Amino acid sequence: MTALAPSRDHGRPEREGDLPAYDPAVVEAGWQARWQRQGMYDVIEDPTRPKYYCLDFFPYPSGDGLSVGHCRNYVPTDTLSRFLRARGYNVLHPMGWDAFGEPAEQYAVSQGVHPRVTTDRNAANYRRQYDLIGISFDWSRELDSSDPDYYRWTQWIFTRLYRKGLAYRDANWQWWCPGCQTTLSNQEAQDGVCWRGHTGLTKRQIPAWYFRITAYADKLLDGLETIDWPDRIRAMQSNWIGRSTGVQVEFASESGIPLPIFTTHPDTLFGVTFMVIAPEHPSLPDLVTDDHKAEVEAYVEASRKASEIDRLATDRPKTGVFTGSYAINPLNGDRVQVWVADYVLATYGTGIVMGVPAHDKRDFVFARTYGIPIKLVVRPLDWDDSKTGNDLPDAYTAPGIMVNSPGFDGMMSPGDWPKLGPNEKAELSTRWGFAVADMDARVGSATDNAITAIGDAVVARNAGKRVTNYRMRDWLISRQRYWGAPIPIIHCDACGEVPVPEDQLPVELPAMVDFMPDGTGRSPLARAEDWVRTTCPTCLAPARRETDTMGGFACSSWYFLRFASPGYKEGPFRPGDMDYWLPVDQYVGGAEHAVLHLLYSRFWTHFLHDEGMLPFAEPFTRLRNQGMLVVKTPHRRASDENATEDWVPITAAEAATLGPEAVTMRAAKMSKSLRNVVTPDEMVARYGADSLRLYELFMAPFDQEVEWSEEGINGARRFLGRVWDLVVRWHAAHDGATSGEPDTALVRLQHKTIARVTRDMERFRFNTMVAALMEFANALGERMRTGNARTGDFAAATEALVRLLAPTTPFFSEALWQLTGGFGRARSGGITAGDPSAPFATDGPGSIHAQAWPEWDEALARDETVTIAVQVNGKVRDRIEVAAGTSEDDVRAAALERPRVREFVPDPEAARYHHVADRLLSIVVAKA
RNA sequence: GCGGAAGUGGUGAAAUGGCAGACACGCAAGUCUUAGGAACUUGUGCCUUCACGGGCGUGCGGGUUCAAGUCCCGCCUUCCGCACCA
Repeated sequence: MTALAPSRDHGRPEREGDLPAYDPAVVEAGWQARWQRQGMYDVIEDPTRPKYYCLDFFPYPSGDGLSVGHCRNYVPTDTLSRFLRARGYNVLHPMGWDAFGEPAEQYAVSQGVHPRVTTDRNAANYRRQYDLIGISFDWSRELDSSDPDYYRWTQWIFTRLYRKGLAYRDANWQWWCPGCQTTLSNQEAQDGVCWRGHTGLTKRQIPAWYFRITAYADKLLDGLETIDWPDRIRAMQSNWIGRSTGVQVEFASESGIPLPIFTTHPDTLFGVTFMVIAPEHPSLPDLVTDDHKAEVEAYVEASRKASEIDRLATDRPKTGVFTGSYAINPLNGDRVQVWVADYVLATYGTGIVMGVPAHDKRDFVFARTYGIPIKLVVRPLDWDDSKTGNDLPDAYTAPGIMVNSPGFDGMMSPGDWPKLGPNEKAELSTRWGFAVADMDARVGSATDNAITAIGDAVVARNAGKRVTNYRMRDWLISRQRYWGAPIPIIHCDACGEVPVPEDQLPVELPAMVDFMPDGTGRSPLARAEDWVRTTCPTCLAPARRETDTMGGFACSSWYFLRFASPGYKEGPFRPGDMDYWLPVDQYVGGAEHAVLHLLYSRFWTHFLHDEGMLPFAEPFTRLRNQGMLVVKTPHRRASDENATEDWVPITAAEAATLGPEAVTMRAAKMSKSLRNVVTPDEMVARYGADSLRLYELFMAPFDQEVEWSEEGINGARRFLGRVWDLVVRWHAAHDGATSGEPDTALVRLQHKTIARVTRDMERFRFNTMVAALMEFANALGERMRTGNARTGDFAAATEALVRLLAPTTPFFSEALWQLTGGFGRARSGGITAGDPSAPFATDGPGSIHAQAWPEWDEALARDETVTIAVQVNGKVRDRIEVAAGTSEDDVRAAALERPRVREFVPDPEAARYHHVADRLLSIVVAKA
């Protein structure tokens, strides 16, 4: 062993003994093809084994290919899949293409080629990259959402939704993206900007198809409690659904026009001094009196023209005009003005609100602007009764006592009390002289809490009812674009809308040379006249096909089901496959789909569950989001004063023209336009796929944003080089004989490491898993250096290391496994795959990826001696070595024999002791 | 404004209430080299000390505890999502 000098150089063949140096290019060639040809990752149902469904988000195959940022998704899930296979699970780990949709179509247009061609080309490139970095997908289940065999079933599910009244057509105002030339859903219209990054959304009144996702609001909200998802995503979905309970109160105009309002604060009903109706509300024209007609029409027209971005700004001055009508408060008969104002949303609640300026911030501002009276109904406890509501400096929203509300005066209005923290509650109670517990009791009381009491009174007097409202709107699915699944509906003059019968599906997308939108808001499909012309399935009369297509989010709302039954002809999926494979055990992707794909998929799955087609309602049992990978990028100061950011990222080329003082380096997201993308292709060429994988896992906690570092990946490469040399040198020197001496410390570390790696893998702690492997390898390296590598325990530990590394570094581990003949189990082989189509040799060790995961023994992992820290008054003063499990009395005695300890403990009898077995002894002595 | 997450060395980060900084990156010194942007060895939180040692340290301020990065209360800061939702 000592005859072997430390390796000196990588990539040079002149080392002694012709030991192969670690060369990723040699090591990685051919294995992937060999694993795949032998179907090692193709799975079939096997009731004798537990299943595990490990799924990545469905990618749209972009023309840019994968970056190392994408690898932060795929490397951990692949490592987990390989780990679980070794642990005996039947692992479904599939991949496919979210190929329909505007991005694919836009890219095809930019290349001047049909999207079918670019989609296939891009998918092939993605697959090449996945193979390059060693991802173990079951490609026999590959899917493409733009394949008629797939979208046939997307359309089939659409017709099922339609028959249940959950798909409908509506000609209301829709979000319209001039860049994409199509309508968008609310979720895709973010801050008045299209989610694809175009600017300046407008609204257009054209017919569009919707899914009635609001019918599932309660189920989608309640289901969040049952799934293991990040708090952030669950909170976002919960906020998006926005359930809010209150009462609907039936106000009416003097002329009898109903003016229902929704409020969560019925306690302030006696404080109503005006009403406001949204400009788009259908009842508005009936309310406007002749002398206010011109003014109101001008206001409505102006608010329609205001850009959507302006209308979304919350700090905008509140404007409105009087309609000339008056409303009657059903509780007290008060006669109040009805105004029209665009701070009221037509699409939430009833589109009409009551104005309570004394106790609502928005209403306060509005009333002050237009000189509307302010009536106090919740009296602050330090209120000066010589003042009136008009003297309020701001809306009063804190708790108080009801006044000016006949029948309810003296009750408690909780205001924002339930939201206050303990300290704020205590502060209020000190200031106003009540006990926090009393207040909590009054707020919880049905008779003393005015929200409850007045709510009850509204119902009892037949003036309204309790209702629940949701912020979530229905899901607009229509796209006036070519590259999508056609909506399977036929319009017949006699029968109206008729869903295409199941046996006539799919409605195939017609071949079109020119599929660009023409700017009219009509789908390009409308120009395919032969395709549009059809017969009504019901009455056989001439009829026309629906020409809108479905947005891509429809296609991706069920793909995870199809992976379990690829190619199934009798339905979207085979029931038995659902029982075995679904739901998805582990789902991984970026956080940007929180209220898009992740909400839509849940909706479709709940629906299919209600249809009796699925034995589960929640599709994704456990969800994790990988952290973003950012990269140092030059930034210049923002020139636009309206910009929200001070610094904007630029290309290196632009930075060079600006000079160093105008440029600063900051982290930015990788993007093609900034030319700061790091690709797996370059990293594999320079460091190898295994180093890339190892570094992706090690760089930071899985879910945390982190900056790309090329020094970091080089460190991973160095680590693998050291392990390589270790194994290769051990193997070269190993003649089957061992020194026979035990190395119990190494055995202990081996068992500890297996336990740590296993637990970290299960908990998604890939960074600490790698750290554990490094510590283990360092211990082996130490023994190699000190000539202590001849023991049988060393051989076992080295084998364990290579097997523990296998899920993380599949090529590297396979090569070492083959080289050592599976650590002496079989004939030793070379480190390359040889002919990728040849099966593993029958006299060889087989693939390492078919081996079982190493076992550990808690007894062997346990320390024999432990170091006890001895604290005196909280400070560590000494450490003592004792046998594990030593009793407190013995530890105490041992500690008190130490001079360092006695120095601080003059009187052991007077001290107090706290003992934590095998860890620490804390001695407390009274201060002098 | 509402909701969520997070603040630990020069950097990425570890740490079932029990010895803060594991494991790396970087840096420094050294070894080997014709050479080093290679490899290997040693060191590396801050202050203090020739040294042994001592003191201080997990955003800030309180609290609970023998013991707090971790639990409780209140602030501050950053990031993310939603935002006139009545």
